[in-house]
Amino acid sequence: MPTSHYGQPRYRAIADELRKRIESGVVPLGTLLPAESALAIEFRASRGTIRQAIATLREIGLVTTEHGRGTCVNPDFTAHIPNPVDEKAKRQRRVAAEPELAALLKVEVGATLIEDQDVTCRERKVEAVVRTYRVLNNPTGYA
Amino acid sequence: MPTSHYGQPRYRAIADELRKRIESGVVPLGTLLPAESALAIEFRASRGTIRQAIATLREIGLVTTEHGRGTCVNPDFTAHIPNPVDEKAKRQRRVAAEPELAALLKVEVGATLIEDQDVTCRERKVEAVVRTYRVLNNPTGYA
DNA sequence: AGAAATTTGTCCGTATGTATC
DNA sequence: AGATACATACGGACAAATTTC
Repeated sequence: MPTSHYGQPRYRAIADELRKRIESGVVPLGTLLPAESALAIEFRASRGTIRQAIATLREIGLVTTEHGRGTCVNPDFTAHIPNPVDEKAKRQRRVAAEPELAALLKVEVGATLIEDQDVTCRERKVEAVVRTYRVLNNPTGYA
Repeated sequence: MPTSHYGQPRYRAIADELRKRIESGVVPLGTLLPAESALAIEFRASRGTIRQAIATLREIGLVTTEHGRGTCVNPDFTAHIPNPVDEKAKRQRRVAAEPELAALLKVEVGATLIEDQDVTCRERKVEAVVRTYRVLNNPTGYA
């Protein structure tokens, strides 16, 4: 039964409940959460929904998950600081074509180019910065 | 915002983007694509849409999907014949981190970064130049 | 050292309800 | 009205890492 989710989706309610248990000490720091399959039975939800709930806890750094082992309550849990760096990093600007870019894109040196900047993250850390240069004409590149 | 696909459906645009990444070598042959759920987050699309995009790539034999494992870029994919422009453009070099990159990657200004350059082509024309910056990491992984 | 059990990761197919073009 | 897309949810299966016996 996919239950109509009018107010709050189930995975969020489950995530809240798990967070409460951690913060209240029912599940001590540094210990493993019950297995996904066990939680699925307890909450009468599918494993996918449980995983979604746990994913939200992982995003705020409350737990860490290891393949084949389990989901561990982060012992370093003090205050989670969501990282706004992703949003800041994402931006678009116009730059003048330097010789190499100009040659590749077949425009004159100094022509206006669109530079899109994005970052790829891993484990909430910036892993790489990607800059894409296009001719001002067609942003999507789709003809 | 459930859609604003001008002209082309979302799943096709995503398929095009993935194909570009494969053809430009951002996703090497023989490696796994990010999980459907990861792509869903990156493209801000639902899993269903991602699956639809991947399905089109599978139809043209660009990738193969294995149940429980992932979607693999077909190593036998030979349709991609790099033209001379690609070869010239593709290169790697080391650059000094300018302030913005340094801040994002959390290194000191002037630190050595790896810059990979690639081009994406369409109809034998260079469409965009992509530059990826990574920290020069040591092989052992230890500090 | 090796087999079995446990657990997470991923994919498959399907379904419901809503919203937009 | 139909096509597209979104978010949510289910259940089942296989793959891979880890732990236990």
